[in-house]
Amino acid sequence: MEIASKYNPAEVEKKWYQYWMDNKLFHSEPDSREPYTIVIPPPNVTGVLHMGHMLNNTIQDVLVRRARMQGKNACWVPGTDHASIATEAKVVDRLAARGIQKNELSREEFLKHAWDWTREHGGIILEQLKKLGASCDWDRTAFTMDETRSESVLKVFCDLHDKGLIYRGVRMVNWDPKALTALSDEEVIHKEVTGKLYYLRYKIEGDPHGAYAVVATTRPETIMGDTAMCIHPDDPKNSHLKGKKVIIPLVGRAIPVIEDDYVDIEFGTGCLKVTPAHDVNDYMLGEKYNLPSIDIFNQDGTLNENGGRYVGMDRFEVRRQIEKDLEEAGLLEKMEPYTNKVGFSERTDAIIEPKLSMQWFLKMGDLARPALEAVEDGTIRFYPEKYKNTYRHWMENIKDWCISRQLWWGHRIPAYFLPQGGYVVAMSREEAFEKALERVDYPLSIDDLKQDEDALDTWFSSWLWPISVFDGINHPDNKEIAYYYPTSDLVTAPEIIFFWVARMIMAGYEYRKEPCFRNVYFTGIVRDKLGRKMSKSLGNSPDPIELMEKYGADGVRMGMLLTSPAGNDLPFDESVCEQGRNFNNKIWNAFRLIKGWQRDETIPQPETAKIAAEWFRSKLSETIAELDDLFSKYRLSEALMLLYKLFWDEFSAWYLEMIKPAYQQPIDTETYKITLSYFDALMRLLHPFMPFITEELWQALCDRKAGESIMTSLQPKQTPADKELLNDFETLKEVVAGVRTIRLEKNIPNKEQLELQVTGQHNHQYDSVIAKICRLSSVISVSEKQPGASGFLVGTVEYSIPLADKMDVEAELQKLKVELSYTEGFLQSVLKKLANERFVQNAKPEIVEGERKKQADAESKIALLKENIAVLEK
RNA sequence: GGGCGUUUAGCUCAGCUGGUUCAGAGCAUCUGCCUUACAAGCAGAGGGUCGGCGGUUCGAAUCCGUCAACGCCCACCA
Repeated sequence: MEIASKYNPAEVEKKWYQYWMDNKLFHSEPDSREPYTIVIPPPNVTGVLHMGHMLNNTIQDVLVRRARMQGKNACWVPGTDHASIATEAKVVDRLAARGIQKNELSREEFLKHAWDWTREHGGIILEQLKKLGASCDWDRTAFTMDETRSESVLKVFCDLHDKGLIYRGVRMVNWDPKALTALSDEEVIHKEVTGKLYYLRYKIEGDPHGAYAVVATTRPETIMGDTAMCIHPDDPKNSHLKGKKVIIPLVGRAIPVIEDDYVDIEFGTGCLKVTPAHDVNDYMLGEKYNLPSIDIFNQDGTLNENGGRYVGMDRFEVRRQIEKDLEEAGLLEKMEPYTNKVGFSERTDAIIEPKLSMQWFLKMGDLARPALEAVEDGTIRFYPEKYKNTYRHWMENIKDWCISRQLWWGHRIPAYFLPQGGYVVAMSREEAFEKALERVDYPLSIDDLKQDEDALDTWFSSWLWPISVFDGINHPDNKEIAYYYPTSDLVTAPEIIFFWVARMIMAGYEYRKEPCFRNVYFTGIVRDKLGRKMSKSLGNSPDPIELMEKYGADGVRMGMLLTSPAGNDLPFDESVCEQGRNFNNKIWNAFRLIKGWQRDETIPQPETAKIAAEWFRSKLSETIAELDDLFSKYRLSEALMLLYKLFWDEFSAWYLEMIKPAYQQPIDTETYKITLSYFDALMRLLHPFMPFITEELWQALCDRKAGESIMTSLQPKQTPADKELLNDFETLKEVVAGVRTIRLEKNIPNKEQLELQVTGQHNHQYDSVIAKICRLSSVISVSEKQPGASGFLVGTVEYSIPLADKMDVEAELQKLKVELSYTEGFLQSVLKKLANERFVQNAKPEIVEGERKKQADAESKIALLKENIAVLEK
């Protein structure tokens, strides 16, 4: 049989993914098995696959495939998120490119465009996930805005409203002047910005000498909204201002001077301008002192009719202009460069404008309590655990959630306003009408109801995801939710711990009285070589599809996993994928070797092969135990490395070399069969990590039934390992390495057979193995090493190879002396420790015993070395 | 400004409750090999006073204190 010497993934991947789909191997239905459930963090419906998705979904697939191979009924539910702000922004941009403004369209027309866009781009990302090998149950694909999910959202809104947890109120919110919507605190990113600090002159009203107070501000354009000036009551340098009024520069309006200890005496001049409509702190002062609030901005950040001479101009343009105007009017004392934190919109990157507006809020206090407790007491576990701290901190200081967004793309708030004030909340207009009729005593028609124009925050649908994908909100007692919920593991990024993770936990307890998942695995952030976060705007992210074409999906999966322990950032470099690809090739070639052997039933199993087989059985078993342990701790990176070494070092470099028949010689059936079974086990162990190549080779290993797959085979179980045998082999490996080193040093070709002599305690049981690997004619015990023979020590046993024509007494002597001096030094340190009485008294007996053994070994080694040196020096 | 975390070989990271698996792994590097599965390979080698200082202890990468650098999260200082 001819097999190419290089593995070609492209064809293989396509073939098997189709096979898995055709045989419905990803599909899950409730049955009597133990369920294992993961819900995907739904990517934006119009998004494309990036490296973060690759990492995240690879991890999920590893967990799901492993669970499936442990006999669990594994179900990975895929889906997408409508991502209201991001998607609406894209639709607006696209319309703008066609010369259409959003405000020219009706809500219905706009939504039609949005759905068109969603249908066009939606699901691209899911198709890309298939290339990665994701074993999602595609029959269950959900969308946060499909019928079931939408109904769930509205139902929850109504329910929370009826419970009194949702309220409406005028609040200072984070206004995104580009997206024209309010944002939650979590959607605002604070960045340091270098700007100017302006010192403005506010003349004191009625002062005969034209005295003025100086106010330091970073936002001179907001002076039209000033309604007071504030000083600290105990500030001596400004006490003369108490009870006075000052005149806003350029505007000419007089405002009172108020006193509050909120003001920092040390900052600027100790005078603060108070603009309740445009600053969160000023808003609080305004509330406290009952100040008027003058809103000077339109929704898009231009100045409104209160903007005086700047009406219609953009806020930043005004800042530049007002600087000039102030200067001309002699009202600008000075300017200083100043760096402060400014809030930006996470989605549009526009500078946030604090703005007063009517919004919907959800009370969080009661919801947070059980959710905090669940993580604290370990009902829900975080990996890595450090995120517990972050979580706790947020939950203990939780604020009410602003859930309304001034967008059309999303779940429209099911609140209906009545013509004479008040509103009702209901699942539908009809239902709302019925409720309304009970409330009002005036004639009302259904068309009199005016539904709230706003949509809900995207996360208001995502937080229900683990429940809503099983329709557990609409039908809380259905079979699916009863079986699959609580889900098992969640794999997500730490950046959305508040947005999503915390809120899902809250929803889980509110609507199921149960945790929504048991374990949360936080992935790191994929960064580029320079440590920068990968992003589209920087253009530093490789295209995952291209990567997979280049290195194979298995190669890329492996590359990503190798360098990313849970919670650690992943500095991505293509070379890790290369390592993955190389490993695929290694596996491929091992298979090629095994399948290339001719079998001969007549030859008996050689002793060497028998020993090797027994050893590898133990090695495999030992590794499986370690693997289980690593998986239980979600240490996937280490788990993969463990298998990598098992396959490459133990199986390929040691086991196969031990059993390999001579060139063009057949192999005995016994060894062949056991080797196939090992290879089979290795494929199954590796399958969760590298699904494609393992399926390909597992299928090729022997005849498989139609529809059979490694996917649904079981993970190998551990059997008792022979510890002694494993230890003996570690010694054996050292002996082999010693011989190899001598060959290398002395430039002895591999073909030349050598004789290995042993002085001391050596177990001859495995000599055939050593002889085979090292090409030895024999291994014999001798009472004394031949003078000048090249030797090495393993423990206290001495091995040597007599080399008649290549003896180099000087070199050998040198080597022995170096070893002697090292060992003597070592002995000294041991003796020093043992001479310390406090050590002998205080240390644990086994430790002391260990030191004594060290001493004995070192002493006998020294004696041996000295003896050898003496012989050579004769 | 508050909180959390990190600092171990050139890179990425393991090192649990202090002591024989304590200085490790993979990659990279260097040397020698086109040996009949694999040069995307084989064999071997080098490389770190475990961020600095101080303390506890018979003994510290490991525990405590402190300083430094970096990172993340939270926060209304104009």
